Amino acid sequence: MNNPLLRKLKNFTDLSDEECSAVNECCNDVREVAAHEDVISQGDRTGGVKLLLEGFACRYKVLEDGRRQIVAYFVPGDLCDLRVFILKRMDHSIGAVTACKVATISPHNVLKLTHNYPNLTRALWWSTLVEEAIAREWIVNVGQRSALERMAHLFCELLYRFRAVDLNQGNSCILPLTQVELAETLGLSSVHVNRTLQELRRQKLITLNGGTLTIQDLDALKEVSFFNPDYLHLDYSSEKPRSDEREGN
Amino acid sequence: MNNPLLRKLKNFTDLSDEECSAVNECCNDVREVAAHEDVISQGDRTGGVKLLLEGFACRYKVLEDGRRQIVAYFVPGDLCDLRVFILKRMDHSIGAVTACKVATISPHNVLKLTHNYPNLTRALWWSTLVEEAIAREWIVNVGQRSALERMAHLFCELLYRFRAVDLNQGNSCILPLTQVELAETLGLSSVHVNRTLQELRRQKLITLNGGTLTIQDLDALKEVSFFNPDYLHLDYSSEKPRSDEREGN
DNA sequence: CACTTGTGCTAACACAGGTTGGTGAAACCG
DNA sequence: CGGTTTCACCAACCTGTGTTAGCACAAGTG
Repeated sequence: MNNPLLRKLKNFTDLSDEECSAVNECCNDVREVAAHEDVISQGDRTGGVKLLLEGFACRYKVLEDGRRQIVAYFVPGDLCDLRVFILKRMDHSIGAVTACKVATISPHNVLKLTHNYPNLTRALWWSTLVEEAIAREWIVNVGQRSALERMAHLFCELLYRFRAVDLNQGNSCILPLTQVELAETLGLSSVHVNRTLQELRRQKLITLNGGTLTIQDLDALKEVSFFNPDYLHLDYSSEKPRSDEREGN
Repeated sequence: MNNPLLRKLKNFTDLSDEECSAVNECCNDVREVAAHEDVISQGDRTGGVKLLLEGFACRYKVLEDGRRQIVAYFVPGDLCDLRVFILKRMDHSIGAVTACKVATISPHNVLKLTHNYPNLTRALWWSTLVEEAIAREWIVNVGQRSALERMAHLFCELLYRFRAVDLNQGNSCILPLTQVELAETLGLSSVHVNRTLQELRRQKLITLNGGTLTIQDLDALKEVSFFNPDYLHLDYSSEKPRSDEREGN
């Protein structure tokens, strides 16, 4: 299965062959976006839903005085707002961090999919709920955690998300971000990102070079960052009602 | 019209009498929640959708070491995750800041509404998209803005949101938060919240006492906080295609 | 009634993280 | 090829915000 969206959705539920091919048929309108170009820009009129097939992208907002905050990352399989076409204009931008392959699913096709396949629809809603949970966790991250905790938490999250679409290599994954971009993600200065990265390396928690992140000690990294993966709602079997809960209320 | 949800949705589209009464019929299961009690707690199994009818509530996460971050506020008319019942368990809590009246809309009724009323459904999607946009803006807030800017931005947002459900009095609205809660919202210490509040008062931008916030100079407050209300997607007429854009592309 | 608790508020001090202004190596480019 | 840009990295210094430790007042509460 090549479609990373399908790989992701299988973390929530099993999909029938028919559902899979229905999704694949909607992903034919593929466009390449060069690194550092916008997929969609703030103020643009909304159109179809974008699905990231390959590459690494981000959602960001720019303040009037130039400060930029990255508010989300997209890994392959991530959709950019299933229902965004309800709004008239984008209130933020989506930019390609590396070169990307992006499929556009027309509003018509979104409605067709959600109309015909209730099980698939639930899986798509699940993915949007997870995106919202990630945004909330990012608020916690910048609001409460120290620089080191923040960065460690981000790295844990990214590893889990790459794992969910089979794009990790053990405890390694790509991380094609400059220190400036990390700074714009974590609400830090790039200088302090550099200091913090070195501290993580010094503590033998991670290595990072050539755009590859390796987590040397995942348990320790989770511990220092208070990382609890529940918010990613990935392991669906563990969320099924346990036998002792099936009866009653 | 007593239902604040309907008042809110009218910011997006006009609703028929039939749609309004369909919504009202789903809001009969009303419960009172005392101040400082949880409406839903982290780890709870998800149930129906909660609709805040009266009061002031918040969404929050608590770290293992006790640090708490408020990640969203609910004003009357706000829904707590239209589709949350797709997930098995809550990854965060929703707490009543003041005493609240909360209606519970069963999953069955949500599906009934969205199945029978496409126009209403679009309005409900709009409200969830706005909630997501608010979460993104909060990330920008804690990530990029200084303490003063953050607080000013929050106050602007709250005034706009209260306005949208006709619960403002001119440039005043309720703000039943302690300085500790403001701190947990803005990612600051309560001491610094106090300093910052005084600075805002000193600059004659706001007054705040007895749980009432009055914005003395809204334009100035918007300016210092780089507040741009576009992300609230409130004024739907302004988002309609302008005449010069109706043709072509 | 004394006692406790919660809240707003303040002062003194500490420090995490920001700012400025660099260097050197690699990649890109005309 | 030299010139430019980008990036990781570093040192010195500065400051916004956190921490600690209070006080005063109001609202419970037994």
